[in-house]
Amino acid sequence: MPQGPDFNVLTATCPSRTSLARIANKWTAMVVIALSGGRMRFRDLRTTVDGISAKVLTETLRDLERDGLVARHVYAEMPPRVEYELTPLGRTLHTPLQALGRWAEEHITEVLAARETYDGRR
Amino acid sequence: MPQGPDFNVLTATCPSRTSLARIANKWTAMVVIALSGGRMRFRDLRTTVDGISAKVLTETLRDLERDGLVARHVYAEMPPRVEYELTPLGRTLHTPLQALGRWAEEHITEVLAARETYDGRR
DNA sequence: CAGTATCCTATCGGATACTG
DNA sequence: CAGTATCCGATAGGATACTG
Repeated sequence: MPQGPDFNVLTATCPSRTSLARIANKWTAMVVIALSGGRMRFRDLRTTVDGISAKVLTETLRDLERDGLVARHVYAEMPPRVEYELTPLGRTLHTPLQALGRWAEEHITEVLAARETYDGRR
Repeated sequence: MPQGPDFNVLTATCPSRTSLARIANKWTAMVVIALSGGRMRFRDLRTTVDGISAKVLTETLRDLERDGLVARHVYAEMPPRVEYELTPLGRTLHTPLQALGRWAEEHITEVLAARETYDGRR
C-alpha cells in the first residue's frame, strides 16, 4: 500500500510541524470541541469557549479556515450573521482533540495532586 | 456510576483548563511522542525533538514533571547522566498526543493545499 | 452582530556564556 | 553532560475604541 513522502513532526523542517503547531494548541482544541455540535455563530462561540477574546477567536478561526478545517458562512443580513462549522477534514480532528480535552478533565485531580507534591517538596 | 465534580475545559475558571494548556502544546506533544519509546537522556531528547533549544526542553520537562507526567532519574556519575521517562499517568497521554502528531503527518498535504487556496484567492 | 484597529503587557523562545 | 543565567527579539493575547 503506497504512501506519499513520509512526513515526521519530529523533524524541524518538516511541513507537518507547522500543522502540529496549529492543532496542538489550547484555543484550537476548545474551538474544535465547541464546533463539534454543529454550526455556530461567532457570538455563541465566544460564550461557549468561555473567556476567549474576540481577537483570539477571530485569529483562531481564520487560521483554522486557512488550513481547511473550518468553513465560514456569511449571511447578508442586518444585523450580520456569520456561522462557522467544521469541514470534513476538520471533523477528523475532533476525536483526537476531544480526547485531549477529556484527558484534562478526567485527570485534573491527579495533576493537581502532582503539582502539590512537586511544589511542596522544595 | 458516580463521578467526581464535573470538570469542563470550556469553562474559563475550571482547573482542567490549566492542564489542557500544558498538554495541548506542540513541544509537549513532541516530547511525549519522543519519550514513548522509553527512557531517554536529555541530550538524546534534544536530538530526537529536532530544533528544540536546551531552554525550552528544560522548561517543558520541568512542567511535565510537575504535572506528574514525566519522571526524572539522576545518576551521580561524571559526566552526569539524567534520564527522563513517562510516568504511568504520562503514558495515558501518549495515545491522544501520538494521534495528533499522526494527524499532522497524514493530512499535511491537504492542509498545504488549503493554505494555497486560501492565500491565493485574495 | 461581527468583526477590525490600536496599544500594550506577558510569555515564548532563541543565542550565548558559564557551572557542577 | 546537563543543565542554569542572562539578554533580547518575536509572538501571544488582553483591553478598549471604533465600523459596516
